[in-house]
This record gives sequence, C-alpha cells and structure tokens, in this order.
Amino acid sequence: MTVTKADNKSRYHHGNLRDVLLIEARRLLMEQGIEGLSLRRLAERAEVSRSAPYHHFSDKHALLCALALEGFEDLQQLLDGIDFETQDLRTAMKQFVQCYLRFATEQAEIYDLMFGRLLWKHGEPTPELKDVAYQTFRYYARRVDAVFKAQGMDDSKDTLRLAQANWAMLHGISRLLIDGIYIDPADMDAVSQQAVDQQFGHFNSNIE
Amino acid sequence: MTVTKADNKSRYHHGNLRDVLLIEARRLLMEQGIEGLSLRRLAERAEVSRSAPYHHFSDKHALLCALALEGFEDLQQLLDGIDFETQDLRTAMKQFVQCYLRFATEQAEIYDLMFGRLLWKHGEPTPELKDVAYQTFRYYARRVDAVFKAQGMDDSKDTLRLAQANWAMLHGISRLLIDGIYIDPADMDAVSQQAVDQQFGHFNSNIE
DNA sequence: GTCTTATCCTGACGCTGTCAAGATTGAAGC
DNA sequence: GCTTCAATCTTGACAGCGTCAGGATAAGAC
Repeated sequence: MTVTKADNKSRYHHGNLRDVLLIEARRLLMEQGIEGLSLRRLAERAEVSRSAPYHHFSDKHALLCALALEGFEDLQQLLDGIDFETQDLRTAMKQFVQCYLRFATEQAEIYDLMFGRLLWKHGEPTPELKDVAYQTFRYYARRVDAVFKAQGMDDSKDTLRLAQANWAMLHGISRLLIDGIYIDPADMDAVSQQAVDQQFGHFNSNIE
Repeated sequence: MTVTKADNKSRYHHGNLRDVLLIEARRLLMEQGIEGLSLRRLAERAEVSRSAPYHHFSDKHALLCALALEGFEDLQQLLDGIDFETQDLRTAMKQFVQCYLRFATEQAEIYDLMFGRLLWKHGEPTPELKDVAYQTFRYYARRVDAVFKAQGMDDSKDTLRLAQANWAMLHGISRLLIDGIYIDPADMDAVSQQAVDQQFGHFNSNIE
C-alpha cells in the first residue's frame, strides 16, 4: 500500500518520501544525466523542502548508492531470466552478453553509477552496495566457469582470472558504447558477437 | 624560453598562464582527483584571479579537453617506445598491454579524462581531442591486425571488430583496475597475462 | 606617442551540498 | 483523552562552484 503525496495534499509529513525520492531521482537521471541530478531539484520534484531528503539519506553519496543498488537488483533480475539449464551453454552465454549490453545501453546513467568511478573510487560505496556488486560478479564467474568446464577446457586456468578477464571485456564494451567512444551503438551486435566468439567460441570454430 | 611567474613577481600580465594552468591542473588532478580540480582553486594556485583562465580556455570543459589531449600525447609516446619490428609480435603485443595498463593505473585521473564519460558523453569533446583519440585507436587496430595476420588467422574477420573487441578488453581491465572494482591492483599482471593469452595466445597454446 | 588588443581584476549571479535551529506531527504510554 | 517523544519537515545560512559584465592594465603595432 503505497501512499503518494498527491493522495493527500498539504501534509507536513510526506509519508513516503524515501521511495518517491528514489523514483524521481531515477527519472531525473534518465532525463538529464548525472549532471542534472541535484538534491535541490530532486526535493523540488518531490514537493518537499531542500533539506528533507537528509532525513532519509545521510548525503548525496548515500542516495546515489541506493540508486545503484536498485540498478544491481534490476540487472540481476534480468540475468536470472536466462535459461542456463535446458539450453546449450554457449547460446545461453551469448544471451547473457546481449542481455547485459542491452541493460548497459538502455540504462546508461544507472550503469555508470553501478560501475563508475564516482561511487567506487571517489567515495567509498555502501557496504550493501559492495555486497550486491560482488554477488553479481560471483554469479557471472560461476557461469563462465561452467561454460569452460563443459567445453573440456583444462582447469589449469584460474577460475577467478578467467571471470575477471571476461567481465572486463563485457564491461569494456559497455563503457565504450555508453560513453560514445570507439564503438558506434549501431555496431553493438557485431562487436558483441565478436566478443562472444573470442571468449567462448574459438574451440568450436577450430574444430568445425 | 618559458617564463614562470616566480621569475618576475607582481606582473599584471602573467606571460605564461596557459602552460602554468595546464601544469597546475595536472598536479591538482593527481593530488585530489577530479573533484578537487576547480577553476577557482586552480587560479589560486597559479596566483591569478578567478576569471583569468577564461582568457585561455573558453570554459572548464575546454581545459579538461586540453588536459586529456596531453594525456593522449603522453600515452602515444609511451606506446611508440615498443619495438614491433625486430621482436616477436606476440611478445611485443604483451608489452603493449603492460605499457597501456601501467599508464592507466599510474595516471588514473588523466585516463579517466581521456576515455571517460565526462568529456565524451556529457559534453562534446574538442575536435582535436576526438582526432587524437581516434588516431590512437587506429594505431592499435593496425597492430592487432598485424598480429592476427602473422598468426595465419583467416582474414574473414573484420579488422575493425577485432580491434574494437580487443580494445574493449584492454579498456575494461583498465577501468576495473582504476575504479577499484572486481580487480585488485595487485593482480594486474595476472589478469593482463590472462587477457593476452585469451586474445593472442590460444593458437600457440593449442598447438604446443 | 598613440592606439589597438590581449590579458587581467573585481563584483555579482545563480547554482550546488550541507548544516543548525526550530516547527509539526504520528504514535506510544498512561 | 492527554502527555511525551522521536521522527520528520521547514527556513535560514554558509562556503564553494562556474561563469559573466564592466573596467583596469600593459604589451606591441604603427
């Protein structure tokens, strides 16, 4: 039962401010980018005074962390929809990559928050954010490991290194795409195909 | 013949402000990160009024572009030092990767400017910056192409796609490293080794 | 020596994140 | 019902930011 401000105007206590802040922040982010997301403008949109948000987030950094956290949950939900059980692992992996890239490009600003320098380097990320981020990585690492094991790869390779290198490529493509450098978004599928081949496909293409 | 302000104090005309601004901006960037680099603080360091920089750069964005441009020149100079003529191409390529990653990690803030969202997405990069950035990419593309050709790779693969995917991995590792996510800087060499193997080495390691 | 032009300064504007001090309210305890 | 308390919200204020207009200064051209 969510109560929006509109339901009952002129209330001193908003009743639902935290949620509304996150929703409006997301809208602002998508409409105007990170530069357009100021706490004051956000407060204005939520029809609340400029310092009201501080009762729900210790500072702007915390709000951005919460936003990124939501992003990880959304991404994870998307990735959970991929069938790794009854499908060929390589085609599942390809779906994974496509799904990931689609998320990155469609939610570019959120993606930037989730994996960007702003939260990770310039300010410590929230413990919960760190948690869920590493959870996502481990999920991916397991998948990658399964694919390589299934392909009869020698297991002399460190699982962690494999996952890191593969994630790096995924992340690298995402970044080049959403930052508008070196890869034209129109070529997304072609590059993703190339990446998948290079990562998981060369065994088959050698044999065949 | 560079004349610094210190040489001749209390001069109304600085004489060398543009260069000094770039130098001090770099120092500020390395010391305090992008967040600490404000035009006002910069002007203060250059012992000049807060609006003096506007006679040399149209706005902050232009100054950051100039800074990024210098970064590309530095990077290119480093990469030019690698011997691609008298060496085995794969070891040369490995040196390339190591050199690149070293630059990215040691000049993290500059790297972020060169390839980051701030200049590329949130504001149009200067035409000259765009030029030199794509020049660097083409340089890399030629190298990658040469390696694959030398390995007797079928040339059915698009050269551009190959270069994009490979650069993406390089860039992805760099980003994960300097943003402090998923890859511990201490593991840099191991991950780089994994990446090189995966990109250029699997033919040999299959044959051997 | 005058004039032009590049360069620099001061004052100001609107924006930002953040905090202190006080107002308002919902809910818990009696 | 009444009191009390803690949560929530407001206004006022501060320092910092990028940027610009208007005026001061000086270097170089003629």
